[in-house]
Amino acid sequence: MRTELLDAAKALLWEGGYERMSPRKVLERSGAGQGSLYHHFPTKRALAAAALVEVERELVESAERVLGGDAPPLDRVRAWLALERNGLKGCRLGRLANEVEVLGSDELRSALAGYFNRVLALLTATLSEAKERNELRASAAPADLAAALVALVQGGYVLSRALANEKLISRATRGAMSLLDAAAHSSSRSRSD
Amino acid sequence: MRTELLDAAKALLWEGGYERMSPRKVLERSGAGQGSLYHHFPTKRALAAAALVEVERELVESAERVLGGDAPPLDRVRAWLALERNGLKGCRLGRLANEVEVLGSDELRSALAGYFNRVLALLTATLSEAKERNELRASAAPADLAAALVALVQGGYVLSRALANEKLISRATRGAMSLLDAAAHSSSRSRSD
DNA sequence: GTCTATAGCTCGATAGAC
DNA sequence: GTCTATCGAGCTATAGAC
Repeated sequence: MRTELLDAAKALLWEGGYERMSPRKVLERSGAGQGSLYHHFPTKRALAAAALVEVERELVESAERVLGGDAPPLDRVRAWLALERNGLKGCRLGRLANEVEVLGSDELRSALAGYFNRVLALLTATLSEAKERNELRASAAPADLAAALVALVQGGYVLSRALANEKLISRATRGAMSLLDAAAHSSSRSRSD
Repeated sequence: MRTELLDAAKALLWEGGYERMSPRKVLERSGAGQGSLYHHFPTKRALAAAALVEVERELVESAERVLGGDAPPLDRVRAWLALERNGLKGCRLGRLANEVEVLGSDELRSALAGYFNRVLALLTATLSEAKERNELRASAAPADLAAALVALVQGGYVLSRALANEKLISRATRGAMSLLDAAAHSSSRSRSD
C-alpha cells in the first residue's frame, strides 16, 4: 500500500504540484482507505518528500545515462538536449519551483536542489572536457554554459505551457543546438547544419 | 478602491501565484472591506485577470524599451539579456505557467501568452535583422534562437528559486551571452571577451 | 459602495473502533 | 493496518442591512 500511495503522490505532484496534492486525492487515486495514509506517513509533506526523492532519483539516472557515457563530450550534451520531453506536462521537479510551500520546506526543496545540482555538475564536467579537448571556444565558462542549458530546458517547459504549444520547448532546444554548434570548433562538428 | 484591490492582487500574484491569492488576503492587503471586492469584480478570477493585464502591459513595455530601439540588433539582444532580474522573486507572469487553474482559464492564460508571444516576436525580428546584416551565423533560425533566449531567462528563475541562489539566473544569462558572442561574426563583437 | 454574517465546501489531521 | 467520523480552519461567494 505504501507503494500505491507513493505512486499516487508522484502522479498528483506532476499533474498539479504540491499545494494541490490533497490527502483525499491521494487516497482516491491510490485506492487506499482513509486511515492508511497517516499510518504510513506522518504528514502530507512527508509523503510528498518521499515521493520527490524517488522522482529525483529517476531524473538523475536519466541524466547520467546520457551525460555520463564516453562519447565525445559535445555529442553527450547534444544527446541531453535532444531527450524526449513533453512540454505541456512540465518538468516533474522544476514545476514545483514556484510553490511557496515547496520553497519554504528544506525537506521538499532538497529534491529539486539535489537534481539540479547534479545535472549542473554533470554538464559542467562535460563542457569542461570539451574545452580541454579544444572543441569549445574559450570565451565560455563551463559553469555558465551549464546553467544556461539547464535553464533553457526548464524555461522551455514554461513557454510550452504558457503558450499551450508543445513545440516551443523543442524550438528552444533546437536554438540551443545552433548556438552550441556555433560555439564549437569545426573539428567537433559531426552533425550537418 | 479598485486601484488598491488591483495593486494588492498584483503583489499577491507575484508572491504566491493565483491559487494562493485568496479574496481575504486581497482585502487585508488593500485595506478594503469585505463587500468591496465583489462590488468591483464579479469573481476572484476576474480580479486576477484584470491584474494580469496590467502586469502584461508593464512587462511588454519594458521589453519594448530595450528591444525596440535603433541600436545594433545584437546589442539590443545583449541589453535584454542583461536586464536586472531578481531570480528569487521569479517572473511575474512565467511563475504562473505551472498553475492548473491559470492554464485552464483562457482569461488568465492569455496574459501569459500575450506577453511571451510579444517578446518572442520582438526577439525574432531583432535576430532576423542581425542575420540580414550578416552579424549572425546563418545556421541559427531566428525563431528558434528567440525561443531559446526567452526560455533561458524563464528557466533562470526556476534554477535560482530551486537552488535558493540568486546568482543562478545571471550565470545562465552570462552563458547565453557567451554563446551569442560565439554565434556572432567578429565584425559585430564590440564587447571584450 | 461598504458593512456584517454566513453559506457550502475542501483542506490537513486526529480519534477511536475493529 | 484499515475503517468511519469528525475537528477547526480557510476557501469562494452571496445575502441583506446601512
